[in-house]
Amino acid sequence: MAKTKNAQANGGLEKALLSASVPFAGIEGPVRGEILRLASHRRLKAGDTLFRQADDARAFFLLLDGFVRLLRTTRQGEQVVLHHVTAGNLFGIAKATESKSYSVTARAASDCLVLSWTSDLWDRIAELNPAFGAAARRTLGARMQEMTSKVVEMATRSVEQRIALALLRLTDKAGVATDVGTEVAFPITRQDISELTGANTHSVSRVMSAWQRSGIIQSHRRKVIVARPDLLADISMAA
Amino acid sequence: MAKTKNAQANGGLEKALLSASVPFAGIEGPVRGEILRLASHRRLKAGDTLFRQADDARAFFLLLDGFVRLLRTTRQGEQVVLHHVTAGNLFGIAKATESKSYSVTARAASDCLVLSWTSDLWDRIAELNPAFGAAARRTLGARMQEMTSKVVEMATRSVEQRIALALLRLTDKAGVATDVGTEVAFPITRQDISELTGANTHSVSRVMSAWQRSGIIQSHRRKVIVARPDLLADISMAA
DNA sequence: GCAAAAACTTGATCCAACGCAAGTTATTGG
DNA sequence: CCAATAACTTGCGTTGGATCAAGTTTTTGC
Repeated sequence: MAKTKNAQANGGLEKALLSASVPFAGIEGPVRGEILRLASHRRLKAGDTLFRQADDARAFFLLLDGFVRLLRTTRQGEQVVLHHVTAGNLFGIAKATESKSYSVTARAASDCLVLSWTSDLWDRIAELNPAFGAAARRTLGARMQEMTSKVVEMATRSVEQRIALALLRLTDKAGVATDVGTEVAFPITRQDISELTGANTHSVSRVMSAWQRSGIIQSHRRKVIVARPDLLADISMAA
Repeated sequence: MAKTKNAQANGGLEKALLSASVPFAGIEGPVRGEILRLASHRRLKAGDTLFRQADDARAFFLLLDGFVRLLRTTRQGEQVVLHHVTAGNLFGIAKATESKSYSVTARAASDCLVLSWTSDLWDRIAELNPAFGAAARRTLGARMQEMTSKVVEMATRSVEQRIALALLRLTDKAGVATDVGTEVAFPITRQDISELTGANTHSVSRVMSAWQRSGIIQSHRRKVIVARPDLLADISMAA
């Protein structure tokens, strides 16, 4: 990895962000220093791929800033977006399931800053920071929960309802308040939403155009603001 | 739980089955005795519900014999079947994700024999048997893997393809060889397959009738035998 | 600064899958 | 043993969403 550098060399930013993240919240100064010393850090440009499904899991990651998309590509070349990782969360934690390879592809949805540790350091980090193991398990549980909900949605809800649910999830996890509503904090296209919901891009466009007209959302190229989450919730729940 | 009994009191059967299960394979005699002593066992009739989604996770389970279905029910009363647990596997392991409640409902798909331990014994069991923690993590990983695949399938495959994939998965995990092919080892209805694939029962019936006619499967009431898994694989993969 | 590409829209057409209707066959229970 | 119920089938009309087609608008790169 030519682009990675030792994390501590970079000084304060990583240290501050590390302390703010869930898996390493409230740990002592010297231990924090040691954990940072063992880490590498890396900046990603939007669109960069960090690892691919079936790749050997040589490292695990903590997202310090930005958004990372977890996805799978089918043999036919279709992409399905499974999850968006937000700052402060672990990802690429194959080790937590005794797995030797990644099960998904990780791609930056925006410019990102990530910390990583080689997989052989897993036990060492868990030892240095007792909260780490629990954080990894919680991450896994939350992801499991989201996948399960998605299966249920895909089995029981219409395309319009799935798009509503996807937008609510996006603004909930990665929302920025604006004066007209909550905006998704990273660039997102109709194509992205189609890969997130299993609908085709044309259907997504049609549904969102209608919502634009009725004032539920305000959307421009690569940008979505949800003005009326209450109405989206109504749509997503309708019998 | 009036129906539960101390496991050891029941003698040899549980002991033998415990040793044969992945999470407790190859553990020493006295330790095995202690683990059994801490367990309760219970027999379930097909259709019995063991726990429900959102229930307080008071225990975790090891399936010794039979098949357990993990499912979710929507507010509208639709059921979605998420997973089938086979003998020798752990389930209801909310503890493994630091969760205090079950995320799914567990219902016996056939008559079952289960062992259970109260949640507070989690750490004790892990201590008695070092392989237990790893087995729990592997179970979680496998389930994650299955949920992820399901999301991808639902997003990209037709109803016919999803039914083919479901039957392949069923015979793969719970298949019994017969002279005409591999039979699903527990009773399964069109309704069940519809809840497993997100298709409606009529569509499932139509697709399976066609396969019956072309000799791919042999199906009678509550019973499915896959005669030509190769053809089902072809169907599931087609562009 | 202009061409090419990417993002998005909107209309028209088509079909896979759903929902309805009306059956048959097998199982269960009083 | 017979009624009630559960499981399954099949035809037919309808429709949600995909596909096809043809655009406009915005961004990117030489």
